[in-house]
Order: sequence, then structure tokens, then C-alpha cells
Amino acid sequence: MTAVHPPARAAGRQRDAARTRAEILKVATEEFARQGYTGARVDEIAARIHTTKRMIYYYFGSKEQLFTAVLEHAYAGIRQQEQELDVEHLDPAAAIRRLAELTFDHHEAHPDFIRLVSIENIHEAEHITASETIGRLNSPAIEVIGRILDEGRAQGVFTADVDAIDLHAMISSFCFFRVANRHTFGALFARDLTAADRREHYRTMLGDMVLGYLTGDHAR
Amino acid sequence: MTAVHPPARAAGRQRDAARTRAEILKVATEEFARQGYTGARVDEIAARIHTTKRMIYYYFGSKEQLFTAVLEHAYAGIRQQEQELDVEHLDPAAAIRRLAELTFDHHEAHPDFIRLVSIENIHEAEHITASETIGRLNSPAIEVIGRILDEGRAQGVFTADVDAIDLHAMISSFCFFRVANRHTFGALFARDLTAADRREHYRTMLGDMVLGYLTGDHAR
DNA sequence: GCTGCAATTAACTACCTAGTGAGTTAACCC
DNA sequence: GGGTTAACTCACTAGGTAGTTAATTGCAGC
Repeated sequence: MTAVHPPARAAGRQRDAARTRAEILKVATEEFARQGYTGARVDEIAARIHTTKRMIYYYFGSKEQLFTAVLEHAYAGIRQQEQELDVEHLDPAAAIRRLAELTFDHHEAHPDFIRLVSIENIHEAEHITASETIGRLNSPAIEVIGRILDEGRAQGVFTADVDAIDLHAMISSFCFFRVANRHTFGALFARDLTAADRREHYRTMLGDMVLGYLTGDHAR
Repeated sequence: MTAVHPPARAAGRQRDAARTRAEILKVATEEFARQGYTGARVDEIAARIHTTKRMIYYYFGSKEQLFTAVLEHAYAGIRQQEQELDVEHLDPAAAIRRLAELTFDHHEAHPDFIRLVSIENIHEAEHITASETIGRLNSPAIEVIGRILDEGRAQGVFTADVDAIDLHAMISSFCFFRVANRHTFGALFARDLTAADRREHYRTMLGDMVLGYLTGDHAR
């Protein structure tokens, strides 16, 4: 019990640039996701990790640059997950269903990411447009979808005339809406789109919808 | 040119409670939609219609109550449009397609409504949950969809096992995403989901998707 | 053990922002 | 034409808010 022991949370945190930066980014992600860009408070982010506001400006420069860094980090996460896609050994229909389910699972597991994207759209994507790292790499998922579509059409099982980007939009819209709009939808229609006991229902519904579209009779 | 004429914009606006209230609501809708709840400024709303901030508090009580009033007004608009639905004279497939297209058209025509709903979801629907007028009436669209689904199943053309609320979610998700997420989607995939020359493409895609799902082979 | 610098702290500024107190004026009624 | 009151104006407050200035401290390399 001597003064030699570094107290658990002594006056002054230990110096660790990487950790401080990472903590700021993590808490900023939560704050921006919960409160929106304008609603998030730089002071509050600093307080939550027991550092000072000055450190945020030291590492990120401004509130706006911090938000951009948060977005870049969030998008890097989904890109990495997409890179691990391994569905092309399946037949086209099963591959598309599996791929749609991966988007479904990702969106469900990352509600903060969904919120950040919603917020960024309110701001008309000005931050990711300005970002150098986000726009550069295209989504690996698009390439995969494109190859599956080609294969499905070659086999004659897919009849719809879509490209990979539009099909990706279709899949995303269902997965995104279910998470992003669950609050207003629940309030208006008394149905919880993210209830655990309805999860499989919606996951199946998504696959049926996409395959129903791809294999449907388009002369209706 | 005598003093008898009321000057167009004299010192002091002419007294008209209904007009002042309506103007506040209209401009508040725009400001909240563009800037978000926290980002919108009460002073700015007042300045844009040449009244004072004090009047906003006189008529609406607080910033939060003003936002709630804005949401109530916006939802009243879509409810009214839904009440004019007249698709039940069509055969079930055509009726569903038409109904989906009406949602498509409404969302496209009212981007501010979409933004407000996105913002309200960031705030976890706290305002519409507290509102007495919004939750009360259920959407007329749900009733209509329910009847069309029954008829389609009776005729044997619809094979999917969905209820009206889930089908409404499916339709809304596509229409909502296309408008709400157009900025980030455009930035990431270089595709403008709301480009005028692709409008018909997406409108058709929506109908094909919903009917593909409803009439599809669900044993895949 | 000393030095140079990255990392951290604390105190501060200038402006913004929701909300209010209290008085003023135009319209309407009789 | 005088009284009543809803509609409106103006000046103000108290606390927040992003961003800054400048001093200090711990650590790595010597």
C-alpha cells in the first residue's frame, strides 16, 4: 500500500497515444450515432474516457474531422467483413441467398453503423464525399454479386434484368430499413421488426424476396 | 400612394394567427428536415418568416413540441394521401403493383418527410411515441393491403405467407432507402438512385420484386 | 541523469442558443 | 369611441459549445 503502486486511475492517465486515439474514436462513434452530428458533444466524448477535449483536437483537428474519421472507421469495418465473403462455391440461388443473409446479419449486429449512415445522409454525404479513403475502394460485395448474377443467367435460373449495384441496393434496402426505421415503424404499426423471435421470419423473407425477383416471370 | 394602403411589409406584420402558425410549421419542417433536430435553430426559423422567436414559443411552447407538431403534420399528409387509395377494382397482382407505385411516388415527391422520419428514428421515435394524434389512427394502407392479399390468395395467385404489415414494410423499405440513402449510396457506388432517367427502371423493379415474392416458388 | 519532444492538463475565450419577462399594439365587440 | 384581449415586439438571461493558449509532465534515447 505504498506510493510505489500506480493508482488505478491516478491523477493523469498513463501515456499511450494509440490507446487514447482508439478510445476517442470508439466513444465518438457511440456519441455521434446516438446524438447525431450536431447533437454530439465534444466535451461529453472527452469526459466519458477521462481525457480532455484538447486531446480530441490534438488527434483529430476538429469536430468535423472527428466525425469523418468515425465514418471512415465504420466503413472500413463493413469492407473487411465483405472481403471474407465465401459463397461462390454454392449454386447461384443459394449463393445470393447466403450473401443477402450476410448483409442481414451485419446490419443487425451493427446498429450504430446504420445510425451513422442515416446521419451522414441527413448531411447529404458531405463527409464521405470529402474523405479520400472511403470513396476510393469499391465494395467487394459488388464484384461477388456480379459474378453470381452472370453464372445464374448462364444457367438460365435468373431471368431478371438487373446489375449488381441495383441488386445490392435491393438487398440493402430491406436490411437497412428493418434496423434504421424500427422505432417509427414499431410506434405506427405495433410491430417490432427486430424482435428476436421474428428474426428467422425476416431473414427468410429477404431471401424469398430477392430470389422471387431474380427468378420471377417478368411478363406480368 | 397614400398612407391608407397597408404597406406590403410594414414595420410589424399584419395580425393573422392562423397564417403565422402555418408559416412557422412550414419553415420549421424545412429546417428540421435539413439540419436535424439539434441542428435546427429556433432563431433561424423565426428569422426566415420575419417573426420573432417569441412567437414560436407563444404558439408551440418549446422546440421539442414544435418538432412534434412538425411530425404530426407530416404524417397527417401521408395518411390523407393513403385515404385516396383506389386500387381494389384491379386484379390482385395489378392492385399490389399500383399500391407499391403510390408509395414509390409519395416518397419521391416528399424527401423532407423521409428526412424527418430518419431523424425521428435517430431519436428512437420518442416524439411520435409521446404524440397523442399520430399513434392513434392506423394506416389505411394496411387495411387495403390486407384485403388485396386475401383476394390474391383466394384466387390462388399469391403463394407467399405474409401479412399486410410485413408486406408494407417490404414496399416501404425499397422506396424509403432509395430516397433516404441516395447520398451515401451515390458516393460509394457512383449511382444516383433518384436520377430522373432511371425512375421508371426502379418503379418497375419494385413491382417485380413484390410480385416476384408474392407469386414465387417458396420451396427453393 | 539529462534532454528533447510527444502526450497531457487546465484555464480560458468568444460566441451561440433555448427560453423568458414584461410591455405594446391592432382588431374586434359593444 | 372606449374597453378587452389576442397577437406581437424587444430586450434580456443563464448556461452551453467549439475551439485555443500555454504550461507541464512523463518517457525514449543518449
